[in-house]
Amino acid sequence: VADGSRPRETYHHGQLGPALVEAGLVLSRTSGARAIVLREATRMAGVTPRAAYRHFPSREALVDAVAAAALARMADVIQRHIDAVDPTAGGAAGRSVDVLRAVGRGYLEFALSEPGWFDVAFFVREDLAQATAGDAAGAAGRTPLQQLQDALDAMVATGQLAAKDRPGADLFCWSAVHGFAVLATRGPLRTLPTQERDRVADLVVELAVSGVAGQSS
Amino acid sequence: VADGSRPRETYHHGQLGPALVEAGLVLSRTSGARAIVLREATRMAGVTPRAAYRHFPSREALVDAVAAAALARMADVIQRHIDAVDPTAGGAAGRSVDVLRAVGRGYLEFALSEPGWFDVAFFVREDLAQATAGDAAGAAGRTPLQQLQDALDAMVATGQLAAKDRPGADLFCWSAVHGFAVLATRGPLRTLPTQERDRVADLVVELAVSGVAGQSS
DNA sequence: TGTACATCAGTGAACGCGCGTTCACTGATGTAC
DNA sequence: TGTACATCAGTGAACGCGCGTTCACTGATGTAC
Repeated sequence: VADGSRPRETYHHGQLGPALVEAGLVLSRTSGARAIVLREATRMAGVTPRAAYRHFPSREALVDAVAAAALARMADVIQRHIDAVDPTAGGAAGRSVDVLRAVGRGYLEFALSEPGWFDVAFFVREDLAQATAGDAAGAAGRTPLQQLQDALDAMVATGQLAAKDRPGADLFCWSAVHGFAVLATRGPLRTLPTQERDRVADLVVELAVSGVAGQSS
Repeated sequence: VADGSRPRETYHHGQLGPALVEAGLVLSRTSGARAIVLREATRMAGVTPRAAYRHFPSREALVDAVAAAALARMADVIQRHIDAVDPTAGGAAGRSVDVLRAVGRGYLEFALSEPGWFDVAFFVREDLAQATAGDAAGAAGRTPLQQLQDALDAMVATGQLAAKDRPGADLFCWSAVHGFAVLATRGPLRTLPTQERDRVADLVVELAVSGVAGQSS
């Protein structure tokens, strides 16, 4: 634990808020949001339970902050996939579809490799606002939902998606990858062998893309 | 409560197992699996907490039984949609696609109208086996997953789906509707106005169908 | 038909659990003069 | 440069909560003879 288990030298911690969020990430990594227990987080930060209330009004507020941090990490994974799209292959049109695929694959890679964080990320007491809130954005300044929307907008720009089909396309793509992620991480598909699971994950992305841009690609 | 809150006349309850499952359904209806508390279920059945252990080895086992019951109800809702497919419209081919659509719509109608039961139904400690287990089947003897698979098999039979595309098609369709259901019932889409939510639900089914049978329909 | 007895389905009291949260407080920090 | 004092960030002990589960038990049931 970074600044955690050893006793502090100073009475004041200095960065307790962020330290608690960090502890929340550690706690939730293996078993999700329910594993975030306030007392344990303060223990990891080397501080009394009561001290947490100086920074968060309640446990729920802490969980929300951890959720935002998890979303930001997810955004970074997705961005890595976007950046890896071959800029020389195909025309701009083909590339815009590749980017959509990259978003889907990044989403699933994150969810399947970090199921605990995926769980917190969407263990949410708020609404769509949170999915586009600043503190849920990755290093590139975009949240996962925004990355998806950017990709679809680009497809409209390159003619890969009719403008009239744009509304709702984001929610459809999101539903497809999110559904598989949930079924495969805590649902009945949890026991699929990894290899088959990853194969199906790719297929889900493929079919979602073809549902949205079926005619043209 | 059916045979619940008033005191029993007999020392033996007679049907305590089923009564506890019934109580579990009542408890989970509004807030899902977490609302199933063993002590409360026994209270509703007019019985000591300890009595539950005569019928279930643990709370988890009770929750599993409630999950199966919820899945069975879902299957019945889906079946209603299947049975409502116009048998005179289009050929057998078109009808097989209509049935797939009906399965998707039934799935979402259940999830959106009974979010609590939808939550229990997939709050599962077991794997795919449970999704095809007998006690999770509706009156017609099929579980939701089996209804979906039946629909896709029929599409192969009528040539609406190439046999080579059949593997994984079930998991894709499932992912799409399940994802939307999760996002809209406990996720960030929870606050969508009902009317818009239902519109998007239809769109999700539509695009999922066209992802799977894109070229032909 | 009546009785003995194994079996089944409940009782009732208790336990430990560890949590989130509240109380009145004290030690450290930094700014005004 | 030194001191007073408001403010900030922690302490430490305690509370209530209601749960799932265990204990040794007793009342009801049904079958064998």
